[in-house]
Amino acid sequence: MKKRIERLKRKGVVLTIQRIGVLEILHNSPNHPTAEEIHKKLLEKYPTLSLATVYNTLQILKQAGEIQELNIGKEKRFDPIPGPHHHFYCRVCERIIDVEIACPVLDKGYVDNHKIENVQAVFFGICADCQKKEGKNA
Amino acid sequence: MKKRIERLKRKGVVLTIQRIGVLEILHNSPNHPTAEEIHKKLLEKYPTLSLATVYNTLQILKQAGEIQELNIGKEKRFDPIPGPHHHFYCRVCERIIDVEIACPVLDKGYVDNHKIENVQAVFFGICADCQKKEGKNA
DNA sequence: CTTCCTGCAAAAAGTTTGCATTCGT
DNA sequence: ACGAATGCAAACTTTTTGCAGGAAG
Repeated sequence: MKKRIERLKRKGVVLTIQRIGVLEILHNSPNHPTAEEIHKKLLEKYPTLSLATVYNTLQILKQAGEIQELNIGKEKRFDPIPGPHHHFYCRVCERIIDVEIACPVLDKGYVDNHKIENVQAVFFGICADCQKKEGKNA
Repeated sequence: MKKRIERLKRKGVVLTIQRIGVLEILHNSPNHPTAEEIHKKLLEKYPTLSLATVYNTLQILKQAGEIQELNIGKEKRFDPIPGPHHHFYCRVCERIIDVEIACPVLDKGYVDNHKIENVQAVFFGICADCQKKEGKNA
């Protein structure tokens, strides 16, 4: 978290209390929250913080390469890890889970002559937990 | 196309002229159109067709496993190929291009014990065409 | 006759924008 | 004091819903 703040300062990003709030929520979120979820959490601490500021901040953090945006489901979700990594979307519990997987394709830097800068794979299916539950019900 | 209609009938999906229209546009679209783009194209042929019907149809075709929904960019896009395959999003020309790539992970059927039913990888970067153009401008 | 689909319009959901006010430096 | 960020509200975009009329079996 300190490193993140350092990096942002070095990039000339003004770090207001609101922006640090957003960054902090994300930094401690394993669950890829939406803008509205972030806003709701922050309201507890900063009752006047507006949703527009959250959107604004998310865009700035994204442009600074500090976070990444996920297009899974209809709302945008945000991920504190900006580098290429992948997700599993469980159609039962609807959670979005990070998956640890190597992507050898990436190392090449190109697919079909298109230059790759990032990759997001989304796996759809049933997560380990939900499989267990289904097994019990059956 | 005939096979698609056969399959849908077998599944008990009622095939109205509107639904066949949507399916036909998708079937002949290499460019992953949005609901609105599909609607616009169909208006030429069926001037009274409503956007709501297009949305409705897309959902039905998706549920029937005949097409798939893509979450790239802010609008949903639709892909006539329902099975796992991947896309490249060019941040310059903003096209979405199919990529031919093997995904050996898929063959396992599981990641981190989560059961995989489908995968969509999105590669972000600069497509081959745009790289050439940039080279010329430089 | 009954069921389901369509089309229209309104509503909802998500995101962006404009502007006056306030904050940080 | 100055420029930049915030907060609020309105606007906008995308998608969903409700309902009256109509087509199909």
